[in-house]
Amino acid sequence: MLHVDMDAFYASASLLSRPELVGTPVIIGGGNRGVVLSATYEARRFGVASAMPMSRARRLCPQATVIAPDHALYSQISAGVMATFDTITPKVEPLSLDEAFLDVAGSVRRLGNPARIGQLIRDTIHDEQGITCSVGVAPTKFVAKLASGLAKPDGLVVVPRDEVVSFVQQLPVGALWGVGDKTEETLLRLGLRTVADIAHTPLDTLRRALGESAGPHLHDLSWGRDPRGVEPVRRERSIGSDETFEFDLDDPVQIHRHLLKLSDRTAARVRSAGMLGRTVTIRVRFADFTTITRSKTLRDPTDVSREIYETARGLYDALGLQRARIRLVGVRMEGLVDSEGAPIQGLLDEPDHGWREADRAVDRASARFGAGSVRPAALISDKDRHHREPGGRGRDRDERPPRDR
DNA sequence: TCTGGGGTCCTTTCTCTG
DNA sequence: TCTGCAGAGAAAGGACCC
Repeated sequence: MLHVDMDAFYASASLLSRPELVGTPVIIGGGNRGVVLSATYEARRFGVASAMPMSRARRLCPQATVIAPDHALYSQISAGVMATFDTITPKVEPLSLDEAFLDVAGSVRRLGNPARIGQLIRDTIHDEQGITCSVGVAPTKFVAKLASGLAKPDGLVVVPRDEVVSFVQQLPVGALWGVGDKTEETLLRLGLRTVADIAHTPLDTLRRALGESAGPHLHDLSWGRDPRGVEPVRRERSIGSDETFEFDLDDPVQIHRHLLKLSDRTAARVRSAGMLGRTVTIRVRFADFTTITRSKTLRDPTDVSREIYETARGLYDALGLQRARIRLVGVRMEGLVDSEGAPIQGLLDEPDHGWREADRAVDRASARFGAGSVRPAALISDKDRHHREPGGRGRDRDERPPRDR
């Protein structure tokens, strides 16, 4: 089993067009309220880490160059990397744009042992994409992932089968895949600091502390047991979109407009995936960062923007918020099924069919003229109208921070 | 220090049904 | 008609990952 992980992927990719910045601290991120997406190793030396608030990263490393992310570029490079993986083995499980598991058992006769294959992948990606990656080679997924982390940056680490247990058990509990801050805290409270400590803790104790699923799972991992194989085809289970506002909002009219935009975006993605969703979930994050979700399961699955928006708006209105300050809203579709063969039925009094046709027309226009070329009228700002109506007056309320009002 | 956006999976609680 | 129970599914929240 191989785990391949690009080194500081977004940063390395962005530097391909800015070679003069190679070897200097660079942070990928942006926005007033954003976090660090990636940083070069030169920036990491100052303590900058991904998921860190940008404000803190700037303070830690004021000399760093900050570059806004270019997701189209990352997708393009990722596609090239995945194409390289496909030449090695058909058993590839992408985890994200920049990492994947590869089951190379069937490629050994053709290409050599797994370590050789790992090196071949590293060389190919470097030659073809101009970026470096690290590879972990091990008998199981989770150990391969740990090994690639250890190999970083630009390296390769092999953990042979007979060294798996000693390799895993020397690690701190936080190194285990699935142990985040909360679980680590729980484990430390039990006096468990290393993976060896977990291995020698009774299963029942772990079950009580971590639950029926996580307890036995971590116990298995602590002995290097991980039966999960590479799953080349993984269907999406949900599709959605969130948005953090530049300023907290408290005006229901503005919130509705954002819900409309997010419903539209989500519905378009559900349609382009060839799916229908049955459960609409909204997420609302307040100024103090507390977050709630509300969901509603529809009678029949749908991909109709209008239906998703009306459900999302109904869920939001039912909260009965009186001008609470809101930081983020999100819309997500769950219970996804293939649109092919799924029952699409509407009641006679529901002009569902018309909305579905309208969505299809919008999809066609977007494919031809670009995403966002056709939008609901409520989402066209006065600024846009200026382009078509010279002399038009007014200013879009959305463009102003609330304190200006 | 002040926390994105895309997800998955798990647990708990509630409601409905038989 | 009421009560208890079990199971299924929905809803909500939380932890985690990149």
